[in-house]
Amino acid sequence: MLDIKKIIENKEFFSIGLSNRGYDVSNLDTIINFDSKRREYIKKGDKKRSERNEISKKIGLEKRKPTESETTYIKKLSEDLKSLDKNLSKINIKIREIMLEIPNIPNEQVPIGKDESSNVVKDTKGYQRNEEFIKPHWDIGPEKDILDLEAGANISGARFFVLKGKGAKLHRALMNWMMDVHTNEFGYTEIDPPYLVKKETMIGSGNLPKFKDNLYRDDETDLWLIPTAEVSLNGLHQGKIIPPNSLPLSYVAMTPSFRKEHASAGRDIRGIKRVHQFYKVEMFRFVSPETSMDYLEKMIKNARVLCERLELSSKLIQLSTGDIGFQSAITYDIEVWAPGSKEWLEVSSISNCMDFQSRRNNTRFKEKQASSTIFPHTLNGSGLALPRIWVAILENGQQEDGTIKIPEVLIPYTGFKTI
RNA sequence: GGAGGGGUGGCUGAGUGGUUGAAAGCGUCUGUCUUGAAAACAGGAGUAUCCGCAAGGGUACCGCAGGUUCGAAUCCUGUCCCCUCCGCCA
Repeated sequence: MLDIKKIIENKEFFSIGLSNRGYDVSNLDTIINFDSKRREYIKKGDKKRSERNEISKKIGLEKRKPTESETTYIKKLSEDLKSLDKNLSKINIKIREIMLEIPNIPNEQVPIGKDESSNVVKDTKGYQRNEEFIKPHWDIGPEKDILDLEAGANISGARFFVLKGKGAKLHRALMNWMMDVHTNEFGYTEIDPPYLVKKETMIGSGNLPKFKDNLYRDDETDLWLIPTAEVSLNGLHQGKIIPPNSLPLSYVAMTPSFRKEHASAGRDIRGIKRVHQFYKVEMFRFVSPETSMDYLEKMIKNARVLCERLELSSKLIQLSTGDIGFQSAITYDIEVWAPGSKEWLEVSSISNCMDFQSRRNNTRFKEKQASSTIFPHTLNGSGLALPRIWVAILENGQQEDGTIKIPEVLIPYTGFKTI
């Protein structure tokens, strides 16, 4: 959520930022209008309440019954207050509704553009294999009996899959290895959060109200399945004031992610590049505002190191204003080369959301005991996303003799060197 | 699922329908003392919002939402959450 006070102060700045994203800026005027009405209701209401309090207090102090004129006067005040309060809460709801649907302002470093065609490739690392004998994972997986697409469809339908034997173990080894690197080397605290969350938590992260079509939900309890651990981790300090000297808070979680993928119907239909349920290791940080850009760099590095150690070729891409996510102010993607599928696969997306999410879920911190509260900046990034990195290893590991080589770092975790 | 108990400030915990935004203790911050620290002593400190350049003032908040009343942390209703016991169960 944006800061409504700043919008009023400097509408121009917000108009530019939002239109760079392709957002309809006319809502800003509506907001400014509603806010002045809101203030008017508050002013009037507070005055009436103050009057009422004064009279009641006097009656109490003098230890007597109220006079008839006092009673009728206060009853009149209370009547007026009722309608004022009704108007106030109506306007508050309207303001909130609009505010919740306004995306974050892109950072000034973000290249301006309508869509992903304006994204900028920052660099490409590692050797990209392209030998003839390399097969796509949807062929080599079933051949080795480690991936069963039919069984997935049979159990749950399209975009579900089953890993078997060494395939399943490779998957588990990847998760464990990544979690160990994050916690032992990069200093993240491991979190195992709920996968089902309240509506408020989804609003806090920015997934609701706008993106409900992509989310699974249980009707009876109104609980929602997380599309990423970012949602749960962001909710960790919801409504709380983080005490002084606690930042930065660095968390890492490994959870399943559930996505309906309605918007990409028909895309990436082969193999397991885009599925309804997948595991992902997620990095998440709460940091003080002036440090957040430095932490963004750190998190990119963290994800990049994993790709390198997995012996994969990777590409760092800066997303343009037209392609960054709703809650993000600046985002970098990391893609790895999959020589069998013959494409780059997005395995990480790393964003600085600034104070957008902490405003939404009212997470604050204090610099010192006596100082005022501040909204921390939040950052999130995959480190890394699972079936895709599994795919990349499977496709990149293929050798001429038909075996698949496991990256050195994983061998202690898999217990085997080849598939 | 059944029975009972409870939600008060960072924590523990008082609270009679009327100067209670709320005792006390712990913790915390500032100062005095000390070479420094501890201890002791003195003092300060909730959150949000509105008006104001500021000083300052108003309003709201005792899980949440309503209601009764001139006046509600305190009474009533609903709701959520937590704890204990029983039942069921991975």
